[in-house]
Amino acid sequence: MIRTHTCGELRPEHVGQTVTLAGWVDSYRDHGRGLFVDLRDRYGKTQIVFAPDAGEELLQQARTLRAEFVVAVTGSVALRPAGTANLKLPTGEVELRARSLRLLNPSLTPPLQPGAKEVPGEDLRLKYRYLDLRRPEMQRTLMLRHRIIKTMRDYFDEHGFIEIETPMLGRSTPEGARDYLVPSRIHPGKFYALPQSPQLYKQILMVAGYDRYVQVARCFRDEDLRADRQPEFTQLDLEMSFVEADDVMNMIDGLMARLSQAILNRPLQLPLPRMTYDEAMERFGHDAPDLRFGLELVDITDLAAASELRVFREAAAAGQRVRGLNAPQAAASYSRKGLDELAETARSFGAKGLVWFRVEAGPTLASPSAKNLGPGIAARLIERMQAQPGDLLLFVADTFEVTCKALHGLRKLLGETLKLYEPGHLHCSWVVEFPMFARDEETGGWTAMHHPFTSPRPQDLELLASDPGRCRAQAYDLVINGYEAGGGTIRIHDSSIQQQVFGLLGIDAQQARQRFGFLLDALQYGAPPHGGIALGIDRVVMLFAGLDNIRDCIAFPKTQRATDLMTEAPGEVEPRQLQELHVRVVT
RNA sequence: GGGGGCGUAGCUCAAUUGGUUAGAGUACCGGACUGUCGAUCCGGUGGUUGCGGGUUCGAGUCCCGUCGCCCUCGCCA
Repeated sequence: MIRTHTCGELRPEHVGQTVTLAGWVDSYRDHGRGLFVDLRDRYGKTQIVFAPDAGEELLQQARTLRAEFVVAVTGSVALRPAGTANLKLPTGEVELRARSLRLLNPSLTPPLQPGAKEVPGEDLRLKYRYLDLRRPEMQRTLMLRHRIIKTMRDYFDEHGFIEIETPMLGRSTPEGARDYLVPSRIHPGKFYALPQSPQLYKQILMVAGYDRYVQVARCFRDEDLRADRQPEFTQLDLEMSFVEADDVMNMIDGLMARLSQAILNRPLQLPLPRMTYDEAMERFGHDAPDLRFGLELVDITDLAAASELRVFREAAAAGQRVRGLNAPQAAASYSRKGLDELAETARSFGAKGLVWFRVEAGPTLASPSAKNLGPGIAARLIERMQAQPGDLLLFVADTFEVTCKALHGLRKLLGETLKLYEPGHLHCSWVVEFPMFARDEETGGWTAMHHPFTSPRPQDLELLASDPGRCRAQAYDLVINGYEAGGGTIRIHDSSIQQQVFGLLGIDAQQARQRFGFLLDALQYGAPPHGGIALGIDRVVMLFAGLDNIRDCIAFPKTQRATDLMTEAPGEVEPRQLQELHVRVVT
């Protein structure tokens, strides 16, 4: 090794030792007769002193050092003179008195400085990712990511799981997200698809008797990106045989407690709270509610029907819903302009408008709509919303779906702007009993809410035939701070129920055979009852790191337009390559 | 596909209502300096204001188009 110690290692106990450090020049302070260099690696920073008595040759050499030069320095560890210790650095009590300096590699003037306080623009960071990844924040995050994944692997290993890799080159299935396709050279006109998840393979593994499977699996979905969505991402994927939904959730409860203890040094109370999908939609308007704060939705459709306010009365008469929320003591935070912006937010989620009231002393309601409510309604609204003077009441009148979207959007916005939660806090919970099916807006038929292999609840089996819309699934989502951190289901292991579900989804026997024949076959050779879950590792890391975007948790992420600014992928290829793949570009 | 934000020196940003030669900090170059740690002090280099067009006596600023990055709706079994 070129070095004897790392840059984060030296302490007073090393004083007197001759050591060699190697790393990057973080900063230098030239005082003329002597100079200081902070040397950095991923373990920390150590101050190097080139003292006036070190010899003119060494000083001259040291003076040529610039930011991000890579050097090895040999010298003796010394206690810093009294009063010059730097308490901000773990190594700040000591310094390395340089006796020799080896320039291992110089650097061009870097476009971004890893040691700088300012965070450069993200496009620059992505283009020069190797420099960005030198920043201590990024190194901390990637090391945290490593520790999270290590903790997960240890935990599942202790619980008898085995990690099995599944193919990246698979078969396209029309359900779900858009696939990334890979043309086959050997089979003209045929394509592999990169996995959206190892779903089918892990079910096959259960049939094969590997009753506890886990995998840190890369997944691909060719859909538009978001702050919490990348086209390729990593799942902690697992599947268990001979289990019910509770068993899977309990297993993950244990994992989350372990992570909370290991990563945040904080105990997590188990079991994690559970809420049904219906309750989540009713109370929060979303299937992944942020439970760090209240601001629950309240139904006032009955009061709206009795009121004289037109938007309320007409919505109620049309069978729609009128719901709202009470933002306690928020009236003063929103001027008329601020309220207009809230209304704009509501409209962006499809609402036609927003009815607001300020609660004033009395208590009474104040707003342009207040006088149109009609006799007695204001008082009943105040009571229903448990309103106090100073509160702000917001209402949306529309279909159930629109009130959900708009009020959830408002709730999220209010929670953030009114700072209703502590920044470092994590709140984990389960949302369970999702509907089996959702209406396809285009075709009017049913689509699978999760995937076509999801088992209905045993008590809902007959609803498959009589009222599929009311049929609930053995499905569970892990929710952290308003993010869907993971989701899973108990699968169908009975081929007649599977046929029935396919039927509802409009997949006939021939199509089913063509797409999933191998799974249907497998299910007929002694498939154990099984189920599992997948956690979004990138999101889990993001939440544990307290970050607000997934790119900062990934070493080499893609931009919103799915490009890599460093490698400039995707790129063009030689005509020869296309020819071999039997592919022609048409654009 | 839709809505919004941003783009000015290598970097982070400023520039009044459209008005003189586009500034500051930092980096970089040169000099000074005995202990600094965001070193300090003195001096200097550095600009196709993303790109293209338009309006105007005059555009970093207004308009149109375009490119890039970000947020978001749709989309994401």
